[in-house]
Amino acid sequence: MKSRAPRDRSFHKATIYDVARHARVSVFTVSAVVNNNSHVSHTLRRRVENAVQKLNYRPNLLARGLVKRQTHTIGIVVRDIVNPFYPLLVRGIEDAAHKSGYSVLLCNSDDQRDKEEQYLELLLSKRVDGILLNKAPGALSSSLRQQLAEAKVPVVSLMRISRDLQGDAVVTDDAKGAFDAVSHLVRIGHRRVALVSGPLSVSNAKARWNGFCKALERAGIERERELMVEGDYHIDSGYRAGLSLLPLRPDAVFLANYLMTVGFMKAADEIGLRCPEDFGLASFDDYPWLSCFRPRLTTVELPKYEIGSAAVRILLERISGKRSRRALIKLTPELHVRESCGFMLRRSDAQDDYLSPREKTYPASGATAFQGVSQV
Amino acid sequence: MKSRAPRDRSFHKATIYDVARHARVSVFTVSAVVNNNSHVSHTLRRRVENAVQKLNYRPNLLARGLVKRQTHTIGIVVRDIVNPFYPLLVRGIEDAAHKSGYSVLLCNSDDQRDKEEQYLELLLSKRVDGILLNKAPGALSSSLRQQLAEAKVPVVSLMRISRDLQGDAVVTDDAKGAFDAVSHLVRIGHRRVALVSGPLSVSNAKARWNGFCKALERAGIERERELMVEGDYHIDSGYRAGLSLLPLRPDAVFLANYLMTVGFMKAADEIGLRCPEDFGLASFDDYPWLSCFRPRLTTVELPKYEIGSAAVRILLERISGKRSRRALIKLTPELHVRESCGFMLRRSDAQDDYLSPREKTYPASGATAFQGVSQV
DNA sequence: TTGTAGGCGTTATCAA
DNA sequence: TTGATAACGCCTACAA
Repeated sequence: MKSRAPRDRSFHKATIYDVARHARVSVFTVSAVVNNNSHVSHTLRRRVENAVQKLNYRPNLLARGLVKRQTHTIGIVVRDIVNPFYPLLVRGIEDAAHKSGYSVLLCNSDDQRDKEEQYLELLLSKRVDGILLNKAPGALSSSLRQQLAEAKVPVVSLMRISRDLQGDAVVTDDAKGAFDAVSHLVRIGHRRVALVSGPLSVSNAKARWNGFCKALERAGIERERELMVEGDYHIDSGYRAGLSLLPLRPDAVFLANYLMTVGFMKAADEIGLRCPEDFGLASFDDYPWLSCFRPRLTTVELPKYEIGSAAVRILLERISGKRSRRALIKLTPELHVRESCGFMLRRSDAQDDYLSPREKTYPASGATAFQGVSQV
Repeated sequence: MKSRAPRDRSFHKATIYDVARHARVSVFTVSAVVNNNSHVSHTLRRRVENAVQKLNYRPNLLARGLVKRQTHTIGIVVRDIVNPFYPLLVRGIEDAAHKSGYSVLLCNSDDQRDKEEQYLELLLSKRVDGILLNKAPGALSSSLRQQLAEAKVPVVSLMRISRDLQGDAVVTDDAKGAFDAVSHLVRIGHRRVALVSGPLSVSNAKARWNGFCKALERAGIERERELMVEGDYHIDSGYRAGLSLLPLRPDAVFLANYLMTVGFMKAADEIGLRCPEDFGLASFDDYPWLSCFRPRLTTVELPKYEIGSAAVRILLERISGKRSRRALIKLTPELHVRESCGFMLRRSDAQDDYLSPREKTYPASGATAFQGVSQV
């Protein structure tokens, strides 16, 4: 019998051997009790449970992961958690993951390919069971693609799709969102509508650009190329866009995300133009605080929480082998009309938020509230 | 020689044995090359490197963690990543951690003790090397305290301190922040100043409450108890506070965080009172978007990014054993005067943001920018 | 029902 | 400098 050296481990966390010895049973029995699989007689079970309690035993999940080849951990790579778009998305992920016994390793790629690859390799080394990826522009290195395939670590794309990542994806109908917003701008009388888009190398920026074009086309408005500028989703590019666009005095502007809107508003401030009196504005991404500061923004809201939870659902199906067909989930955005578009100027009897009464409820930011916020 | 069974693993990730066999060396040599510790002859090193490359070998960090007893992973428990206060803090953590080769496991406690304990036990089981904890109100169970101590997993408290957690902590000078803000309100002429505080069971809410009181006292203003209400840091409590406070027509109000301010503004809207014309307002927590929407908020900014990176610094010192003395870092907040306090009403020649010219720069949200944003 | 022993993929010790 | 082999803590055939 090659029994483990029972050396002094009074200063170490208890192991399954310690428990076994304490309960005068074998490690098998302890394992069976802890994992609740094999049948264990009542007496032994009690002995084990007592020992577990007394020794404060907690199984070492590293060791378990090593033998079971799964860690119950998923990796999530987003551009930057500080971008207000991501927190709710990440929360949707974490909630869904936690509910299924998974933990979340958070990585910020800053939209840089090398950082992204570095993180992906790290996640692979840490043997995560799956990855949620908000891909940076550019293709994944073939070596990495191969490693992902060999290791059989499923990847679900978030918000963005790219040709080199042919797996599952959860996206939003960005073309429709942009189309709705711009159509609304046109409907209430704006003709010369400007666009500040995201980087066109990113699929959703492209889609929003297309939605913009389609809305103008549908309205029979010829688009003016100098009113369309490509930003990069950051504050500063919105600011620069504002400085270059506003002197052209468009009737309205559509911005592809919130951060650029912040920059754009700053530029308007400096130039001395006011929204919605001097120009109408609609943008992507809604936030709880948008309806109580002026101008109240007309926005296209994406179901961020849902995106996260849907992605986890797909990922776990993939991990458990329950899914074989490719999943491509496209969630529907929702237009929230407020006053920045200029709507209120034309219909003074209109109610705030007439399209989205839900906005009025002001849920707290607790978990239960999210469900209300983000259900589509 | 009890050599490992060389069974078919063409569909598994390569192990150190595969590399060793491929390079015709022992596992020791491979390990030595990979970790770059022992001296390995040039030829063998080349052979190993080639094999590593060819097999796409990446060491299994689970196995390594098991034997080295450290995972290079830290856990971080915050109330809720969706609360806009946390993303920048978390980013500060992740950046600092990543720079030192650590990964971050993200947990949302929703400020609930049971959820918090559940996560802490999980983190312990996953054998994180340390924990950053934004403590929920209430004491830690003694069992958990004991486990943390036994496992020698250091914990650094974030933002909040509690009697039962006598370890390191990184906090902000909340009393001073509140004092400065309220003193400013008083200085520009407000006499009846209301307070919406956070939950007094939380140390920083208490500190802000005290700072408020001290400022009034210093100004020789008697405080009116009915103008002081205790909220819970969520939007809805700010909303309710607004509904009950505003009819009392205070000159100004000081709110202990941003979420409650959002709710408060909503209430003001509904009641039909305007800021700063009808009441002055100052609150905690500054955000990049606050200076381009009306009313522009006068805020007390906490160095969120710095809090995160400082906490990681302490934690890593603790992990590496370089620190023995208790660290209690208190970072200094900074008052950003804008127009919600009513300042501009009285000095029409005043410049926006005269106290914080840095605000004007609008950094992108990339990592480098943060450093600029958050340096104290 | 319970125990034994081998293996998961590393690192580390001790010889060679 | 290298190699063989014992931990690390757990799960799990296979035996009893």
